[in-house]
Amino acid sequence: MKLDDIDRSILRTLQRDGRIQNIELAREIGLSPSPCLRRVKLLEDAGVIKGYSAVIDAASVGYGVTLFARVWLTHQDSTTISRFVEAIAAMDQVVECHLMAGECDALLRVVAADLNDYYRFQADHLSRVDGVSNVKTDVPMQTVKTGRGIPISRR
Amino acid sequence: MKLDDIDRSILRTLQRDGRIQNIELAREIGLSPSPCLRRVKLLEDAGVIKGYSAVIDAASVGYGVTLFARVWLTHQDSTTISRFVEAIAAMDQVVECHLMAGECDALLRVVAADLNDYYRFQADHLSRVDGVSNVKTDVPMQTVKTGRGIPISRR
DNA sequence: TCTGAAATTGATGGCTT
DNA sequence: AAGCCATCAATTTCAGA
Repeated sequence: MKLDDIDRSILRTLQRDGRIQNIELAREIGLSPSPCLRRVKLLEDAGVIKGYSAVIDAASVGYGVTLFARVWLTHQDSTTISRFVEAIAAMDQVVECHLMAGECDALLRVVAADLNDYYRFQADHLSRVDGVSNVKTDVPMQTVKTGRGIPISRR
Repeated sequence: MKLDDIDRSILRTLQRDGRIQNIELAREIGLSPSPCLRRVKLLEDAGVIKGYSAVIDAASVGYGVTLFARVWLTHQDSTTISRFVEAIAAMDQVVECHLMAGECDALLRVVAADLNDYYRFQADHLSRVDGVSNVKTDVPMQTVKTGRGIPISRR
């Protein structure tokens, strides 16, 4: 699907405020409500907008820390990897998992109540997964950019 | 703010579908629309719900790849760090930036049109930032968990 | 705090330009 | 492809339980 300036404008606004009312969205981008809504539906149907989500404060629901874990596997064959992926899928605390092409085999983003909670998770669960040979944890001290939202250029 | 089961239920649902109508949200969690809306407002006011966002398909807006860059700085003093942070803040392609406590000094998530686009970004912009001594890029081959959403236990 | 009704406001679709 | 307008549905407020 090819996007024009108005579409990009809609995307930028909806990324910033996913619950904006159509009537106000239309005002912001300078269109009347009907064509605005039509465009939004088209963007949804085309999969450009994949969904909407409330952004929840992790600390408020008991997750005080977010950590990154780099994982090395014993082997890189498909059996080892798919077993690992399956185990990771079942771990709620792992909110993100990328299989990597470089030095390490996987990069995880993990949420935990605190560092102790994380250490327990790593020692009792992550490190015991079949095929995991090594885990290195990177601890953020301060988050400068939050990662919600991608840049959508004006042109 | 302390959350009860209904609040958690609301959060879980709104995280999955941030644009769900209040009337349907109320049905799902087994409440009538008025108290449901009141709870949502309270959660918003308390900062438990930080906002709402449309989830946009990066590829559709021209970002084919997401990469992680680990950055080492020449020094860890506040001047070097704050200059680095300022430079990073101005780079739209950097969607996430954490200052780290361990081996490396910063972990970035960067979006780019393709690998060439990223290499240009790294060579022409990131590596030239004052205080940056070393950059190592980790390339995801496959993303197994997407990282939108945190677990909210039923209890 | 919830329920239920009433009033305001927005969403939605057909038709015209 | 956008604007206008009529209809329908949801949001929001406020009484009472």
